[in-house]
Amino acid sequence: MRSIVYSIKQVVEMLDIPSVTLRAWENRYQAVVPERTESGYRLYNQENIEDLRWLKEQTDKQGISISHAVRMLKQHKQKDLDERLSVAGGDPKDALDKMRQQIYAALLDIQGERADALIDFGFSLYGYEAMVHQVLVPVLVKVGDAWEQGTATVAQEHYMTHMISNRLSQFFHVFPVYAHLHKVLAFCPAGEHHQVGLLLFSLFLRRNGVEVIYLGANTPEDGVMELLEKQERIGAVCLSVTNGTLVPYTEELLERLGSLYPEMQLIVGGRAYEAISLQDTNATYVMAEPPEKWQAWFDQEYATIRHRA
Amino acid sequence: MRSIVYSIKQVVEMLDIPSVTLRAWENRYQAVVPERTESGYRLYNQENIEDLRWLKEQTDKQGISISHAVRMLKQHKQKDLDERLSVAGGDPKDALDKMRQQIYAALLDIQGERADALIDFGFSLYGYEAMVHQVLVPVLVKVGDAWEQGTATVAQEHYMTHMISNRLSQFFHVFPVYAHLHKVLAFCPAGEHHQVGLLLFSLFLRRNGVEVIYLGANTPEDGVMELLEKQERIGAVCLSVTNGTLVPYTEELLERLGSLYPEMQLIVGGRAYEAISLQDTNATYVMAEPPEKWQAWFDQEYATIRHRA
DNA sequence: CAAATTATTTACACTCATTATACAATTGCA
DNA sequence: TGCAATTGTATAATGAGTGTAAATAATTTG
Repeated sequence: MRSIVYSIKQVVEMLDIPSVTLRAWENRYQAVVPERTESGYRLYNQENIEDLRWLKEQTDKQGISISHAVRMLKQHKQKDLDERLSVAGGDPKDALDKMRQQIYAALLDIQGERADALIDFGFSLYGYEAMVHQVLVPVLVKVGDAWEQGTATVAQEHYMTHMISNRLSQFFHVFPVYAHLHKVLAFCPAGEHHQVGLLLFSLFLRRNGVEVIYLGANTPEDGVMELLEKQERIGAVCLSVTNGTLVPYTEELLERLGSLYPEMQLIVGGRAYEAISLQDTNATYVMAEPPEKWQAWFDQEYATIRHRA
Repeated sequence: MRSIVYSIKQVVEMLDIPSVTLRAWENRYQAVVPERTESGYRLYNQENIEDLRWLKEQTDKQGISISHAVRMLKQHKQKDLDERLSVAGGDPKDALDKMRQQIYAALLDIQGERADALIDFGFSLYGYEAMVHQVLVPVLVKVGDAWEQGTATVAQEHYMTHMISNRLSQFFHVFPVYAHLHKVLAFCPAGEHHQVGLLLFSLFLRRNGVEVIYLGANTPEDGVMELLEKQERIGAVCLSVTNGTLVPYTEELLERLGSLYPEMQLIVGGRAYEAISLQDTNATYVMAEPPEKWQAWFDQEYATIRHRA
């Protein structure tokens, strides 16, 4: 690869553009951003020259304004895509890490457009599994941590959580349902408004072919009961609780459910159940971290349930 | 991939239509509505050019008046949609009505698979506008009504609301953002957990090219304030309140916002504000039914806001 | 070291685009 | 015909885009 570089004076002579103008174009529009020497002198490479020549052509002969010419140039070169593609180069591990960081940074900065573009790009590049489990979920966890540690404001947490869970829940309806599996009823009990954990676990089940009836946050008990009576083939109820004070009520609820439907799997999770083991609850499975263990549970405990008559 | 865009000067030269006329056509008939740069300069894309060329052809050579030509153009474009509609056979009105009923029935019956399939099918057949405004939103309204009247259980309401608002929020990131418009901050105040109205209005704004920072339900005040300080170019705050007891607090919040940011548009909506008129609130716009009126408000009150220094 | 080159910052005309309003000329229609 | 709506254009005020210049400081070169 050729690496001839030119000083600004050489460029001025080659292209007949005053140095003042070159600098103005760079500062104002990032039209052409040359490398610099250690002391800050500009070093234009061949590509820079070509770009500048093209820009001059547009402005001089076509009468196009410089700002517009730069817009066209950038579009033409698909600069944006190139930047994002550079994420893909190198080690895939680094790439995913970089993607995590960039998405997190974009969200922290409330740059929805950019975050969406990054996520779209990530899906096209890495597919569902890698993107969800190695990028979006970690970002979501990081958001929660940042909030707890005060690194992010409440509004930032809300925004980031919404953006990501929105993207995640898109996948709810794209996976096939395996009809031989029992359905799962997922909800947070009345008073509980935090549904991220529930969403993640529901998505995990959905990915495994389970039809999930997702009721979301703050669902009163009577509604659930009616639904269980009407619907057949519900094999599990999945609850997520963050608010610790709701645990006693949740346990009562679990007990009622267990006595009404003895064959039903009762799954609990969420912050409030993080430190609670199976012995201390009426549930039949506690979905704690890490999500990798979920698969083992699913394969052994859920996928094997046969139909009831 | 984005298409090439042209400045107004280029369009003038290409089509030989004075810029003054181009602007008049846009203002008077919305003949061709180009995107804008961040500073509000018009950016015409290829489709805009084609439309303008066609309009000029009609007016110059065919002697047709511009208003009539625009009507024809819009009719012409509508025809594409109609053709897609008629693919389904029969009267499109009946078809949409049938789709509403089927989707509602599927949701009421907790048949997520079927509802999703119907919705997918509907989008592919009728496109975004028809599907959202004539099917999903009406279904959502019907769900709310059914819940109030006791025709649906709480669980059914939760489920249906979740399914539909999930599908709706997918569109959040597919529409282009017009950078010259101010952003909108959308949230429900602390204590308010019902965000359907907020979602619909946010989606409406998003559809009109506004970047919406969506914080969702139950957002505490301090987070919002921090965000407003940090973010620039937020032109409006949008609040939705269902719980009537929160109105006094909301009004206080609005007053604080109004005194801190006198230029900010303050939009309120939701059940709690249904019967409240502009005189009785500190807000600058009440987003009440019907959504058709939103467009008039937007065109007059929001799309025309200029930049602050 | 002195001269030449380059960099940053600030400023200033000058052009161009924006909105809003106004105003004839034309058109449509009762 | 007469009158109001339509329509292309003109103008004014404001702000953004753009080339260039000056002041000042740092670096390179002979």
